[in-house]
Amino acid sequence: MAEGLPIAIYSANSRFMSRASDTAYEKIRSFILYGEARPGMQLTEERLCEIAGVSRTPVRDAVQRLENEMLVVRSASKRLSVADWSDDEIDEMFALRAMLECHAAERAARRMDENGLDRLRKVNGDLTRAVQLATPDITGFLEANRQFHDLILEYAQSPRLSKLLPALVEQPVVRRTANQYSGDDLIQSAKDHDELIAAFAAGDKDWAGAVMTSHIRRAFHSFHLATRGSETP
Amino acid sequence: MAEGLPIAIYSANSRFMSRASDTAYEKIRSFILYGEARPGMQLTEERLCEIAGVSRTPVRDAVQRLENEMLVVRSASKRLSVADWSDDEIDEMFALRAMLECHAAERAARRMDENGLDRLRKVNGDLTRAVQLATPDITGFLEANRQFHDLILEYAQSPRLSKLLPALVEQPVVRRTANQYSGDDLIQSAKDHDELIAAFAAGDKDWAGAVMTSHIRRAFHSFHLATRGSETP
DNA sequence: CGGACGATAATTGTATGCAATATATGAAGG
DNA sequence: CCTTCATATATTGCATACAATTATCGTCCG
Repeated sequence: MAEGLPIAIYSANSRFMSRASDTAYEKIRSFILYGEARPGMQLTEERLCEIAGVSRTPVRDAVQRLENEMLVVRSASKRLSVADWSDDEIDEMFALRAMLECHAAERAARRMDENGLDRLRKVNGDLTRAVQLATPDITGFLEANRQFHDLILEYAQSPRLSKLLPALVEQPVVRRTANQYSGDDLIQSAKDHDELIAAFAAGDKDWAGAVMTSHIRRAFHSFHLATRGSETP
Repeated sequence: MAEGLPIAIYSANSRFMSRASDTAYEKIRSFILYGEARPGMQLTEERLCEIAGVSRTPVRDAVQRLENEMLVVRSASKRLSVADWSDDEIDEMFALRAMLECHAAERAARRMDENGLDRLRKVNGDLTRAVQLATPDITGFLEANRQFHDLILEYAQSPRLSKLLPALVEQPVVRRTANQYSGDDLIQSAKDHDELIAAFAAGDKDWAGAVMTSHIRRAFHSFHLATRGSETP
């Protein structure tokens, strides 16, 4: 049922997901993002229990988390359904994400150290190799990309940001964007990361913020072009 | 135990709070914000049950919500305690809030209508009357202020923002700031709101965003001055 | 034929008991 | 006196039964 795609998004709370509520969270999330769930589809707690293989208590726990990420929505009468994002809501996600990632990059620029730079370089090395293949390794790109942004969030040292940002980075959107990328687009991403590293090395927060903003907004326009053609946002 | 201070913050999810989990949320929240809770103090679910007067199930529900607002934190071993915000975290709250409220104002400016303007004018009329008294009515100011910002959030028409912003507007911080305001500061707030209304009426999103940003940042500096003296942030 | 009403079924909300896990206590050994 | 390990205690996690709420559907009446 649930595929083995990279599930975790920005955020260090992967843990060992031993807890039933954690497995419920992962399984339901996969069901929604990569499974047979469809936007607007109704979900009952009992059905989710079957999917997750646990009882209602951990399922309710997981659902509340998913509600916060707005992957599921609750009607006035407390019934659950799979979220159905409007174009405006997706645009809004990119806009908010651009603001917050810019802010994260600015903070990280002030707090970066040699060890952090080394780790960023190593991760972006992996990313660069993945995109320079004759047929780019999208999964490898996504994983390295996630690690890169996670690392920046780590150096931003802001618990608030670490809580807010992950909910704005929905992997399916990232994935659809990445699949639409041309080889050149992917290589440009790697170059953006190189420039970010340079900005961090220089301790220039405005530079870092600006690069990050354009990095996200380019992704936004790729997504826009791929999913909605050439209407101007 | 829990005082009768205004509890709800920006957000339309006040409902009728009939559910046990809702009353648990309110009671625990009041205990933390206005009660005898102290930063860092450990909280057990059982203790919270006594405070809320309900069983552990709704308490756990409420705790998860409070965890999202970062009013309570969970240790590595899953134990709960009252959050203890550092100066940096509070500064960060103001910074993020300024960005998001600016964004909300920009969106609202594009979507404002005559009815919304009327409602804003009415609420700011209440606010103005409250602050022009010989001894300003702080509670009245806070309530009208909350309504004013709620209304903007309503007109921003962004479910994401409506979910993210409330967690950044903790009433105790607002309250401490307001108590430090001089009469002139309070009147300046009312004037900011007037200017916001003018920007909305003109449909000028950049104007609205700029006024909102300076509005929040002024509050930030008042708070800073009141709580940490004159060190520059 | 359509709409209000009431009985029934489906769904979510709450309490509670037990299981799993983490912490505290204290005795034994170095 | 300090450390180590085993046992006891405290705390959280999970499953389940039952209560409360909401939707569904058929019936009656206009």
